[in-house]
Amino acid sequence: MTIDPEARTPPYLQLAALIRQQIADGTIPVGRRIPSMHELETTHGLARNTIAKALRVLKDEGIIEPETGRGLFVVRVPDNETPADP
Amino acid sequence: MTIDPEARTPPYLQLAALIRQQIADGTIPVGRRIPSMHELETTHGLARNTIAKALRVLKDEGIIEPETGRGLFVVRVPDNETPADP
DNA sequence: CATCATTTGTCCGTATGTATC
DNA sequence: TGATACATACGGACAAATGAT
Repeated sequence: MTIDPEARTPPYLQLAALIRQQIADGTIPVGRRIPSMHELETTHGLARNTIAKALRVLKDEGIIEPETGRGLFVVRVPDNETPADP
Repeated sequence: MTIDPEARTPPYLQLAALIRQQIADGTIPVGRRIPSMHELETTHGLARNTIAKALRVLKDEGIIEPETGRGLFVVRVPDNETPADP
């Protein structure tokens, strides 16, 4: 899955959803580190602040926990990974 | 003092006047940092560009000076803090 | 102990697109 | 039409913590 800058949902929310689902389906297990902001920048072609904004969403959801100088770690599996469009 | 979106003077000028006076009355002394744009955003409920516009005014007046990656610093006390509506 | 690379977080400045008055 | 404001995004730079050397 890739980020589409033209989509209605902004890239930072697309990225948040993407990571959220990778955690939900076990691609990134609890306790492990997710890719660094720099890695996310280059692999998705987004600016630093955009990455930070996406991670802020996941952090506010209590899914990831940042540790300065170490990385971002998964602390919980999301409750509703895909709200499913009704 | 708060920003009133309904007032005749636009919010960006209200904010500029507010900060200008805080510097004038010593609330924010010369040499110190003023609240970051992000802080101003959240505390006043204004958008990024509106904050930037207000700070642009103060910068043009030579009251504040930006330092990249660090913040905005007070460099001078305004001459006429309250121009008094005629 | 010092130095450096890595990592997260934050900072300002600016640009684009949209909406309102 | 123009001024204003919002949401989003990008870019370059600074700061502090961490870990390896």
